[in-house]
Amino acid sequence: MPSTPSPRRQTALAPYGRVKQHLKTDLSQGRWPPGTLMPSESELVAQFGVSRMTINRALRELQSEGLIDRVQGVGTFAAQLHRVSSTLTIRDLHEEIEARGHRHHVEVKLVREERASAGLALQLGLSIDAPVYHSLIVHFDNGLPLQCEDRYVNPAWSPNYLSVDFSRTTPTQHLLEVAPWWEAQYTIDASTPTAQEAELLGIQATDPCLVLVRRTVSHGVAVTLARLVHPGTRYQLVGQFSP
Amino acid sequence: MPSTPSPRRQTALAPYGRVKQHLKTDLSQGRWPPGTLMPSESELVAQFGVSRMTINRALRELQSEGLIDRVQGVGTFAAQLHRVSSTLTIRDLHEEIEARGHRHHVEVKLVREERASAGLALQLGLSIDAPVYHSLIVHFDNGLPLQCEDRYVNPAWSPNYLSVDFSRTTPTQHLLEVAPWWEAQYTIDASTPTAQEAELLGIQATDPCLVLVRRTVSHGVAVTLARLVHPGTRYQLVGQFSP
DNA sequence: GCACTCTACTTGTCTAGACAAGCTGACGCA
DNA sequence: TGCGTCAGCTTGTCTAGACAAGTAGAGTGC
Repeated sequence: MPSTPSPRRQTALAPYGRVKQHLKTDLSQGRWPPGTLMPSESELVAQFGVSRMTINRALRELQSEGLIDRVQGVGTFAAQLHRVSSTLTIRDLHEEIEARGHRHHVEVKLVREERASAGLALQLGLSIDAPVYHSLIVHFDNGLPLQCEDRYVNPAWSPNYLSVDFSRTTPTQHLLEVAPWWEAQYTIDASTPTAQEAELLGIQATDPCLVLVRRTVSHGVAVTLARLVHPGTRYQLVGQFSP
Repeated sequence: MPSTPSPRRQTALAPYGRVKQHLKTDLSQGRWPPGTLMPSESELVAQFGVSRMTINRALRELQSEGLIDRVQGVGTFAAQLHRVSSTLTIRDLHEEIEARGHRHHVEVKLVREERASAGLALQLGLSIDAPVYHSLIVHFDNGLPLQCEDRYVNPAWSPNYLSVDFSRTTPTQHLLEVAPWWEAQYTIDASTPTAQEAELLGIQATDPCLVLVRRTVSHGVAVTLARLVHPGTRYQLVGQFSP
């Protein structure tokens, strides 16, 4: 109960925020074990002395955060054992390096038009032998090779892809401009680099690498397919999860 | 999100959902480029013929999905270039294998009390040489070793950890029961297994592995530190992102 | 030129009431 | 016993109005 509209930066929490906070604390302290029925909206209205819409908003947000389950006609329940599912944020490498205060530069090894192989045509939704743009770029963090970016681009999305200056704009940034709206699927695994990748990254062909393959789709049409290879000793993904 | 359990009919979207959908579509089609000022709430009230609270809810949810930015006193803006940040879900291995319809079993290699080394004591917030529980378990998917789980547990959280039957309950499941509320930080990288891990997983010591290290904290106190090693050829993380 | 005030506009939030939709259990009937 | 009906609870949503808080720009006085 912050009855002090204090002079300092105390942001007196809005009522719906207070309700949320209160319920969160109680949940975390084990009142209402997982699956248990929690108080109804009208009970909370009486308890907190606010209107039902305010309680409703608090509960709706807790639900969207996954802390409670609500069933129309039945009630509100403490969420089941917190699923061991965490979220990992994968950021643009350029952003990440700069945010770390390091120097980022690239070496463009290849930018050209090629003909789509059968597998590639399938992934990008093109015909076999259709033109496709291919770029191969190595990213450096403070002068040390950190990522080998092998990318195929659907020419329909970026007709002038071949003439972009990738020393100033990364392919990711360029593609975000031509296709700001997208969905992506990706896989992460550990494997050894190809001979070419090992050479470009300055590592042994037997050194483990973190490999990220991402396929991006915009409005149902494939935009790009990228294989990002990182030396296992120089790069790791970091994530965190909190309820 | 329309989680329509609709038998046949499209569940006639509620008004706030219609507004949301409409704005989402327009955004994805490039009306209001990133950073552009979008219509104010009162303009949308006039356009859709609903009350301001309804518009407000639609906009609030779009904001929480990261599609728009709102500034009090100024207006609503289309969000900047969609961040290249995706979320990856890491699930409990047992769940994951069963969901795939495969058979899951474990081999418990070690469960015992040890004394905390300096590094471990730091990570788990214990004193050096304080007792700590250590388990080493190999998880199998259809008989093939898929994960080597090397785990240290803070005895304060689970005094009877040593007597749990891990052939019936995985450590993860057990810990979720004693500490249902937690935060976690983790790293993912590619590296080679230790000699022992290679033997337990039945792979070569030079084979690349996907290594996940997770530290779990509950109410500010460390619960467990786990190192999960997967053969790179048998395991990969899969994720997807959509706005 | 500069600092101040005032106004019009924005988003942020709360309220009291209303109706819809879904579930449960008690009741009554065959 | 078995089955249908219905009251009474729950959540889901919308409304019309209100006030607060933050911003930008126009105007005012020095």
